[in-house]
Amino acid sequence: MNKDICEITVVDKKKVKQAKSKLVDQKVASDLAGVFKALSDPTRVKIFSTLLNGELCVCDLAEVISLSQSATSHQLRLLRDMNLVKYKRVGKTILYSLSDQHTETLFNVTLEHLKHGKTKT
Amino acid sequence: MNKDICEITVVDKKKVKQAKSKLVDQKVASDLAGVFKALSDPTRVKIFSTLLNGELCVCDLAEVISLSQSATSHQLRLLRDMNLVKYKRVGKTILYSLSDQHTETLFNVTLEHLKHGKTKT
DNA sequence: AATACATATGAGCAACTACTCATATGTATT
DNA sequence: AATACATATGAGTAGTTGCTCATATGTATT
Repeated sequence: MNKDICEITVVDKKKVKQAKSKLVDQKVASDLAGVFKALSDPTRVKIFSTLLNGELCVCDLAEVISLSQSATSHQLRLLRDMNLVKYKRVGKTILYSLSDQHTETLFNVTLEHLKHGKTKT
Repeated sequence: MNKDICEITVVDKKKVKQAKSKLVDQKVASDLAGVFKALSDPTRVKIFSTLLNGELCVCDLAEVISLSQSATSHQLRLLRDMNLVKYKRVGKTILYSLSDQHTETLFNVTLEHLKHGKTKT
């Protein structure tokens, strides 16, 4: 619909055409963004990194990261919806743990990057 | 300040204490979140993945991802601020390219994850 | 130097996020 | 079954995000 966005002033038509053919499709872009979005918030990073060291119930988790029970629960719901954490009931409490081995790797790789000084060229 | 958040109902004090001692500090959590945030939006994913295949000027980039020049420029500014892209002037145009080898790896690792079916346990 | 072109930027706005507060749900204990 | 405890959830809200529109800036061409 918006074919005239910038077409008039395209600089290198060949490059553009080629790049367009390689462009990730919308779904892939959204899925990728979704994975990154899951860890795009400091609170969720804290939750995630805490769970790296083992399962915890909501209340203990809240205490560890100094967040209210409600806020913690809300964030856990998000992480659950994103399939990053799983949970099981044990007596009165519910224990949360990481569900996604992939994301663990991702997280650790990124952490390593930060440690070694990021944004070098 | 908020010591009473959940302390009354802590389930496993030992676990909590240990987890607290291991908790990433605020700065690290924020930095990590920042890296992920950079790629937490489909538009930026598209820009990033397009630049993986080589540098492009703003206008061509806009055309490739079907976004307005202005919006593209705004997002590039964000990516610049996050040190994910760099740019150089060539005549009238400004060529953008990826600046961060780390993030490239991160991106590709995540893409691989998606391809192989994510969220397996 | 005047014009055209490529990019950047500020204001404004609708949609979304991450929290709080109040309350619902669901399990264990008595 | 009644109460207490652990967690979940809905509504409300301040802050953020990603776009558009208008315009500024800065380089090349004439």
